Amino acid sequence: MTLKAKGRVTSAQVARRADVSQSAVSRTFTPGASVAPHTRQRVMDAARELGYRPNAIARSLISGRSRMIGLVAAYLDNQFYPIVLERLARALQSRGYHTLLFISEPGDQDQELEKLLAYQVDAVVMASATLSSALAKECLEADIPVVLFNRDVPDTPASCVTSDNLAGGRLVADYLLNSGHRRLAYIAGAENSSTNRDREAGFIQGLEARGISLLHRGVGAYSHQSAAQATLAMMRSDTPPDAIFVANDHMAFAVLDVLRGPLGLRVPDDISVVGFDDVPQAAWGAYELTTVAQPTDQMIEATVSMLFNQLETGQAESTRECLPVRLIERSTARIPHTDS
Amino acid sequence: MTLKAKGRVTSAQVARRADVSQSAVSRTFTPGASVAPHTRQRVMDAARELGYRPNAIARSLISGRSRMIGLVAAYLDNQFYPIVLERLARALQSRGYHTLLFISEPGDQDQELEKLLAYQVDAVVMASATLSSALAKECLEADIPVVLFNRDVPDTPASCVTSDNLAGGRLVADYLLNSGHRRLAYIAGAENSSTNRDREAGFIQGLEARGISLLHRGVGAYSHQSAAQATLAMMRSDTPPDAIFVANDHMAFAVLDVLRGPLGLRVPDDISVVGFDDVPQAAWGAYELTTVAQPTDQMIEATVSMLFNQLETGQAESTRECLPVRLIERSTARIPHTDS
DNA sequence: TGCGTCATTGCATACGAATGCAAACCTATC
DNA sequence: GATAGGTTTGCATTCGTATGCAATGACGCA
Repeated sequence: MTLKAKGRVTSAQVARRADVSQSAVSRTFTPGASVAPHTRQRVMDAARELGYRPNAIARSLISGRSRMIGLVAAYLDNQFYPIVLERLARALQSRGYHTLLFISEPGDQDQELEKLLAYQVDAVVMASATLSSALAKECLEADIPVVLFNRDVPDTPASCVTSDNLAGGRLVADYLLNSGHRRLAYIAGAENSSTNRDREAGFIQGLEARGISLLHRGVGAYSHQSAAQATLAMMRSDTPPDAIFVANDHMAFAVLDVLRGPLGLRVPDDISVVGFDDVPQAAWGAYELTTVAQPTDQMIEATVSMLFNQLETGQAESTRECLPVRLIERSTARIPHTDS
Repeated sequence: MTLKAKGRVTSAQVARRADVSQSAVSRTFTPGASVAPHTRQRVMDAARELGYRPNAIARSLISGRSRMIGLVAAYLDNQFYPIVLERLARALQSRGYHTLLFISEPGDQDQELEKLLAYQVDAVVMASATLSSALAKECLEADIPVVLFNRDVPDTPASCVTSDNLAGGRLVADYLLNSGHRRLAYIAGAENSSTNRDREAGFIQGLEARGISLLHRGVGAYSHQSAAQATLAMMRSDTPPDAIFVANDHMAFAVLDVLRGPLGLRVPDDISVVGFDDVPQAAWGAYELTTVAQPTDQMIEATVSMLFNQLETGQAESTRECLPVRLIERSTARIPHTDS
């Protein structure tokens, strides 16, 4: 029955056809508004016949809420983020919100992020890049909640959701020491990231608590290729390590490839490798990567509930949540000997 | 210098402060509008002092263009899509457009997609799910260009960008036959997808052209796990294949894992495997997957230029583009013997 | 019958910016 | 100094919907 819908169909047109006022149409599509069943039905019919659909843009303008969440991301080649992206978007969708995506370019962080605010997003989730504290402040001044996902910036007024990277690092240190390794290496992620900072600090702390110091440190900057190069460099040194803790799984795969391929080593017989994140591939047969699992679902849940709390109360008060991690034993690291 | 910006700052406030009309403010932020340098400067100063930022929502309402592109996706665990997503979003961003993300749920495809139109997106890209032809028609009636990315639906009025999946399938058939395989198997993706349809058809055609028929057919539905099960099933049959063509890389990894792990086979000595897509992981050491490469960048470029053509001309005429693929020889398939 | 109560409804306005139109201004030229 | 040409500028209106307010109607109770 859809009549020709030339251009847009407005609530006024529907009103005319249903012989009611534009207000009645608006109220019909506003949950909880006062409309008589009879009227509602007439409006619904007219709407269907004309192919009417409320204009979310106009609605946003007047209500002051766009029901859009700005999501800033990068590194989509690291499996961790696409999965977060998908689940987060899904969670938002199920609550009537939608995701406006911003890929943060290396250079003009703020430049591009300004547009975020122009679009009147109701909140911002920073899923990988860090935003300048200037911009964070700007968001909060505009009463836009900001959640840093998987980033913990100490002096920021934004909220943070992270897993316990520090504890994760310690866990790995203990695990590797317990299984008899003594020549430990670390391959770092991006130097300016809080994840790297904490994972590394935890690892070092764990080692020092047992009187061991780090033998090698390479920098992979969360890139596959750089991690491979860093691995090659340290393995060709005079004192190659007997275990490598890699700041994330994405790089750990590169490390394993280099160890097994060009270097012809057996893992974990010749050398152990432990990653961080527990992305799906870590469980795949080719890698079977021993790694520290982040509680992805809980992190997303925390993010969403934080967001909606702030949206509903109107309070943009900063919260931080740090969720527990656990070590997943697979087969790239020697298993500690237990007494039992 | 930013003064307290309680709530939103509007162009009217800036106008008052700069002692000009609201129109002047608007024109200052409209590229190409007529404003005297002197006035522009005053406005810019006032804007900076107040922390003014044009409201994209209001702008969309009056201009009728939201500068948002609706992107519908799913399967973000298959590497192919996150990469497309990132590059596409980046390409759009660089042209002043932004990406509104929709994760298509299995059940209520149209239900959710209705919202796409409510948000007044200027165009729609379907990156994985197929939309009902009813909805496609609805979009085009509303003059919203629709591009099906990596999907080719024959009877749809939407535009399509694909790679030559048919030729890709044939390529694989020839390659495997040339290297002496005769017991060929195929592991299908989602049965209702055009990619699977064409890759399979091409493969079968290629075999039949040489008088060979398919020995086994399993269905992986583009899922890691299902592909693994399908592989196990066919390998345990009385007549295991000597080569498997897998409908995409994501499943091919599962196939390789099963063959090498539980089944203890050597690839390609005992059996060959060929994938499709050439995602980054295919090149990684642990897999070294022989596969058919889709020209991702070209596909994205085609999508974007198609989109903007239609946006600029206002014509929503349906185009289709089918880009060439090529076989990437790595080490999971025996290399054909050449005479040279 | 009359009055109070409550649910519906329409009117008018607001949201924030863009733009056609005409007024105002400036500059140059004769 | 007057006029023509062009550039700036402001006024008023517009986009499509939500909502406060007042008016209308319906209903029940005394």
